[in-house]
Amino acid sequence: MDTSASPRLDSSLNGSVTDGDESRSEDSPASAESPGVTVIQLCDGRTVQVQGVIQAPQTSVIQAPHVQTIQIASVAEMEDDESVTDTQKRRVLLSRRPSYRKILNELSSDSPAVPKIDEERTEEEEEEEDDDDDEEEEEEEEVSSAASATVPTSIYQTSSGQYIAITHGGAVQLTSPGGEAFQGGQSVMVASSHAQQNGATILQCAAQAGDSQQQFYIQGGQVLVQAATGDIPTYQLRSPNSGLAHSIVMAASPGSMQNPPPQHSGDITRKREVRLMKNREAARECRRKKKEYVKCLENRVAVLENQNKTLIEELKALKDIYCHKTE
DNA sequence: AGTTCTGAACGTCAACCCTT
DNA sequence: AAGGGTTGACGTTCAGAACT
Repeated sequence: MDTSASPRLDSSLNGSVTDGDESRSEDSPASAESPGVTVIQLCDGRTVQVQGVIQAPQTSVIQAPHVQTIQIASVAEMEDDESVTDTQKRRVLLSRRPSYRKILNELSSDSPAVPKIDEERTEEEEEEEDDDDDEEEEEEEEVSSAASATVPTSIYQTSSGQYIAITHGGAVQLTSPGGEAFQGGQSVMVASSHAQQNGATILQCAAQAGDSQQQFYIQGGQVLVQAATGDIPTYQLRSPNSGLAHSIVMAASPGSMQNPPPQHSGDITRKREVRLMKNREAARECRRKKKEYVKCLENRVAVLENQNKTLIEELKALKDIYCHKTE
């Protein structure tokens, strides 16, 4: 549901902008005017041309890159063409659009108000740069920034509620929900205890004597935590400093997280597992970017609406002044 | 209290794009 | 051309709201 909203949103936004422009050129007196010139009808019936209250057309977030515009245009043309099949239409609709990162980065170069998405930015950093006037986000920010403000290292939480802190030095510390570290602060140096596998780190440790082992699969700055209890293991995937907000509890086959599958089951299975896991993370990241993109659009809409309102009032005031003078 | 609805988030697949 | 990244589509799950 959420995923299907975006293309429609983009299309409708683009469509509304385009349609608005077209309709204005059809039925408003400004149809013949040059860009940046507004025709105002005065109270005495005369019209004057005002050079640009709205000059220098701003690059709006709403304006998608031309690629998208072209796609929409072609869809509109195709809809007229009876010979075009639904499949083809769908094909065009589904054709690639620039990534959210690309769109936002392009926009950010045009408009400084639009935050740029960097590869390695944390959410907190992004939120800090977000519009200050966005009251809706304040609660979220409080949660996440509070977490990051007090925690200098990467914090992860296991399914059982334990916390794992990874210090800058690479030490891993297990902490019980109460806040005290296990056995007075159990630390495990990742460098000495892990086994490297395909660029990923497997960390095994037992919190207490007699406990079953827990595994922490560290890859790409993320940790997969396996709960040590129960027959069906659950995992939580955590991004550093993400706190609780982005926790994912999932059931997964132990084989995907633990030792690599036996040779006879082949690289295919392992490759598939890796691919699925990567894609899982990618999908998550993609949704995050998409949300950010939509939020950005909404902010932009709010700003532009405000701007529009102000300009209309300004125009009204000027009109009143002029009318009083001429009377 | 039980049922239904709804929205959010997820995992997976497939298609496309980009880099090497 | 191959491989990896990105993202739309689809189905699933879950929590909370609304309804009976």
